[in-house]
Amino acid sequence: MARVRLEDVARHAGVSMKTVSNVVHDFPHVSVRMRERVQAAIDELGYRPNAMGRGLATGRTGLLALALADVTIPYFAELARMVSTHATKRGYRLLLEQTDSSLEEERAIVSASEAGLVDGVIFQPAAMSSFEIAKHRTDVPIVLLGEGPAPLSVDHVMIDNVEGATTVTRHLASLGRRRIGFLGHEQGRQTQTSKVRIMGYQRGLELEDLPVDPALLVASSAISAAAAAEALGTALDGGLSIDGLVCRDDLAAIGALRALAERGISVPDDVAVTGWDDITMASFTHPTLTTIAADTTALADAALDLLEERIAGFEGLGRHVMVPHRLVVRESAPSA
Amino acid sequence: MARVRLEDVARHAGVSMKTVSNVVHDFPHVSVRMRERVQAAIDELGYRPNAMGRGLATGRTGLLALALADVTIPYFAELARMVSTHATKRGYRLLLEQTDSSLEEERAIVSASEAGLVDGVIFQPAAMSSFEIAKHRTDVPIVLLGEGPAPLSVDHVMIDNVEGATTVTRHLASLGRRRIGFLGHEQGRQTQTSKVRIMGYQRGLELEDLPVDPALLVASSAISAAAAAEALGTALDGGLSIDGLVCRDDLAAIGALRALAERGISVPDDVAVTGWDDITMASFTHPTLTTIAADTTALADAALDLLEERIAGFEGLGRHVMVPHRLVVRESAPSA
DNA sequence: CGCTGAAGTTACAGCGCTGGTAAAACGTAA
DNA sequence: TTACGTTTTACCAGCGCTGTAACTTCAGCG
Repeated sequence: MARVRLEDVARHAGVSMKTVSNVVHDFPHVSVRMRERVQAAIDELGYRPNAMGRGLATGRTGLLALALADVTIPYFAELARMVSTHATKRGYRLLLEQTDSSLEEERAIVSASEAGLVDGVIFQPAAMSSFEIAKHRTDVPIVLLGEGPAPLSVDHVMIDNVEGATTVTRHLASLGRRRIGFLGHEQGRQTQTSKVRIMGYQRGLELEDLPVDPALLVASSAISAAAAAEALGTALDGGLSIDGLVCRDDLAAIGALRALAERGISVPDDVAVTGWDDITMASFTHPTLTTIAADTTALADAALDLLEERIAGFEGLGRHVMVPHRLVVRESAPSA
Repeated sequence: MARVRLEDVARHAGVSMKTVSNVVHDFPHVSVRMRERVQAAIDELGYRPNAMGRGLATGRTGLLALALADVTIPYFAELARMVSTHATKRGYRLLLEQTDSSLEEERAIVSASEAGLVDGVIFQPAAMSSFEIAKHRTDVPIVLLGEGPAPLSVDHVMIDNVEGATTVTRHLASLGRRRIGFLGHEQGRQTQTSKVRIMGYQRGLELEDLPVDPALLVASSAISAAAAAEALGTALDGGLSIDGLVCRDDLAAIGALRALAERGISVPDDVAVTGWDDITMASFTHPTLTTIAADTTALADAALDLLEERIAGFEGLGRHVMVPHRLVVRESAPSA
């Protein structure tokens, strides 16, 4: 059961280490007879190449890091799934790093104290600005996921949040809603995601000639259904009057549904509600959620494309890729 | 911006490589002056230790693999979060491997073709039997998560599924329900999880002197709310009559709520429903879900404890750790 | 029948780091 | 001042693998 090394196989087969290495990697220029002989030795000894040794010699590890706030947030779980699946298909394995949206953790991601462990990083920042990120890391290829303005030097994959938020807001307006609120952005320092979605929400209101009223913005203490439910509940109890509600994400929308239901407010009759992300659960809420669905497959693919090019040596300016999204209409804000 | 190696730092500081290494690792027997001098050189040059080099020299990588079916399944996302958080706290980083419950992928996990990449593996199998797993891997420490009978040779952390299922079943019985169904196990080959929960469900029925009727078992084509909703819908439309429903997991329960709502069947009045896992969403369904909550923190901790002991060299028989769970009563099956 | 070049194979020098151990420097007591 | 014990530092041999370049073999051709 002792560890078998390349050298052991080579000796056993009576060939050089390099030849064994060539067989393991299916390199050309190895005769069939030789290949068979070596393969037999490999099988017989149960040889398994050592990743560290290879990594040290090649400078590659086949590992990518995916850094995000929290995998239990459904959107991030779906993102992780997509990235993991596609990365595997491309021959990479995925290291999961959770930052909990903390500035400290995010800085740790970017200025990793270990070098050489991962070939590249896919990072969805929440607290750090893209500009700060751009300043730090230069040794490991990195692709940013997100929404905000991004520096020219860093690759970036995003969906057009302003446009998406404008779309849902106008959808609500098309249903005749006049007092449309926004729920779920952070109290205090906001993530870029929240900022741009609010921006789109306001643009939607303006395009529909509806008043932009700060009182209609309901912040939440956390990105969770519970926090959103509590925030909206408090606002409603405090006299907030709305007939439409754009939520920062599906989680907030789910919280909203609960807060509204508890107060006997009917969705969508009294208040039409929209979410964002189209998480699996959006089809199972009561009522089901109208929401914005990003093409996460395209997103994962685009991010990996950019990253692989960087790993392959591309050194140009940051590329910015926009991934498509679409409005999914369900019961919580049906078509007009 | 060229790569800085240990040797560069050593030369820059005018000391030996080993001394720099000692400083990096905070080893004793380094005078304060020397430490300062070396640290200055490190900072000045922006040195970052290379993980591969270290890994090759020490035989450790500081990486653990977590293998599970699919991170988008909420329970697994919560598991991944817990394991990742606790692993980080212990100085490890986490490699995420998704198997999609496929036998092939699971075999790949166990007989990993690469050696030396991870220090240990935490694996929640779905398709492979623990016994098959036990036969395979002997070179890398592994801890199994799950429910089934496990071979003596492998470490195993589980919750008592039979007991949990018995508890929910009896809870429904205590509400006066007589025709209690079970929803959500796989059609055809079942996972251990499903098997033991059905076992507990049957024991619960027996203890309450209720008939065990195979017609009350509704299998689902997948572990998802959608599949469960469809399965239950079909069964109901086919004449299934129940007044209580034990679901394999919260996802199945969420599907059940939808199928029942669509048919105008009231929960809990007409049918009381229970889930399993206490995912975040269980507090936000309509009605909220009565469910079994496992102590995932304890689970992650126990798994890491066992793994670290193995990594440290423990070679004894497999340990089997049982982690606590409790019944969380909510609206879908309230207290009597 | 020797020569050329392609195909197949090997030798060897690292990739960056650490563990063990030898050597040096230092401090103390006689 | 010398001998001796202790602390601190330096040296060296790998960890397992791959890239480069050099070598061998052999078919094909003049």
